[in-house]
Amino acid sequence: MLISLQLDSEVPLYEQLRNQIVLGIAKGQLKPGEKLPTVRQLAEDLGINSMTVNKAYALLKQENVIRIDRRHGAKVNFPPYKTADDAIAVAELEQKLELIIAEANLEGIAADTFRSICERIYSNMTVKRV
Amino acid sequence: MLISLQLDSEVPLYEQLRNQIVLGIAKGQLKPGEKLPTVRQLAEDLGINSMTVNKAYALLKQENVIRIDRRHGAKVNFPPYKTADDAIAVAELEQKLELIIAEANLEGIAADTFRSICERIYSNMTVKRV
Amino acid sequence: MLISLQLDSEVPLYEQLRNQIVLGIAKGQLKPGEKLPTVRQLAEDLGINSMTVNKAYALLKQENVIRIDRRHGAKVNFPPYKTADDAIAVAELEQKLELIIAEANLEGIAADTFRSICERIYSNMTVKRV
Amino acid sequence: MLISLQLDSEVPLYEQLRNQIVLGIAKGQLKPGEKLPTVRQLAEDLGINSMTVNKAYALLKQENVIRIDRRHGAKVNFPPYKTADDAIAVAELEQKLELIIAEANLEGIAADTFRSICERIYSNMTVKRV
DNA sequence: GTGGTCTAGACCACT
DNA sequence: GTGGTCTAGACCACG
Repeated sequence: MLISLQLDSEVPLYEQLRNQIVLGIAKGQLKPGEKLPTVRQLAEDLGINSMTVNKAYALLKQENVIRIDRRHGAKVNFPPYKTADDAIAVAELEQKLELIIAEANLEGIAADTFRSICERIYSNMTVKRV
Repeated sequence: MLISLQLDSEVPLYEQLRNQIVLGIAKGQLKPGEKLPTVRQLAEDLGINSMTVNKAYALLKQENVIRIDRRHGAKVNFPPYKTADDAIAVAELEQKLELIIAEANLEGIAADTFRSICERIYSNMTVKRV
Repeated sequence: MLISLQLDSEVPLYEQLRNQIVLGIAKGQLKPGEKLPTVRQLAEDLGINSMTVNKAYALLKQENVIRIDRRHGAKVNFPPYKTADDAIAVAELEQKLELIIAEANLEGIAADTFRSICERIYSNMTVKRV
Repeated sequence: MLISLQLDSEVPLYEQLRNQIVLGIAKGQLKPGEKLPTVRQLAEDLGINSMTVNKAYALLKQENVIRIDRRHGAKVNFPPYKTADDAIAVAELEQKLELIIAEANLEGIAADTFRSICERIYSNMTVKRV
């Protein structure tokens, strides 16, 4: 799986890394149960500090996306990664979407364009929940 | 129009303010051509520093959402607020959506739930582009 | 409020710091709404690195014990600091207590001694829930 | 007696193992004088490194919970496993309890709930010291 | 060799 | 001046 970081982005490196791993899992490039690179290895590959990778892993662990086994390093957990409350997860999703749709709308992107983008994205996700 | 800020949020105040104004326009609570409060007034109403409001207005101006007339204060522009290139806008949208859909997917939110949330949001937007 | 860290303890510094703050709140030495020292200030006072204090604060923030306001630094939240599920909190408490009671038992500490210790501790807590 | 280890726990394996044995004794599943499995046997049963079991046994031996006889393997000692000083044991217990009670308190767990949990645990301990 | 912790010093965004 | 982020390099506990 390919990971590319933008060093000049406003998004912190550890968050970019977390996002790419989440995307990788959703797209099937990282399979549940699969072993992630070690902190040091990944840090070296990406040319960043190991504490930064550490922070990304700690975040993913807290989100229940990966588990850290003292013996074998980090492994991908099996979804779904339930949050405390489903209703809360949906509410947060709705809030994020509301802003994104508002922006898309004001930029002149048609609702149908938006819908087809969503469908295209869904068709690339391996963990489908119709 | 009601604006509420979360002082302990990770989202910067000026960005929260910008987001709420964008949402207000998309939902029709702020009409194109309408005058916005002065920087000083809004800062006082919200109990925040006027520099923060200034920063939000500057951001909105740069995004072509409002125009600032020295004599008449800030006014809402008429959408669509075209970005430099439509393709870029769509690509950015797609990237944001990809992450959000990946997260929703891994949290166990079904695609149909996602779609219905989108439709509900669209039905509350006044500037519709079917 | 007095904070003392043991540099040679097995408990990480950031966790010791977190524990002392939690204790301080429960004992009423830190009141809800009260402002905590800045990260740098506390780090200097304790003679430790500011990242360590940062980590303690981040942990407390995640546990909903404090909130971090970009303008005024960290403040103590109002208890109770609900966890996701009350039943889970009780189960975790029970597991911790089981081990402690087992150890006390095997060390020859009588149940009544244990009970009176508990009562003495409770009498020093300001946030009482009889 | 059943021993289950969490490989992804933050508690070291050897400490989990030690805790479970202590619990087993307090609950009467392991009787004083009873023979423990050999290091090698237990390691194989649990699927972990024998060094880990060794470390747990060494810890228990140091705590005077078990004795290790080269001919007969490890055996459970008869409680109480006196520490150097009773006052020290009580002081340590008090410190642990103080933090746990503070946390329970701030989580909104009532003192009576706490007390009844303690009583329930005590009723499951075979080595009672009223 | 693994992750976890800590340090000293730096830069940045926000207010 | 605040917290947040990142680096380079170090030590430790665990297995």
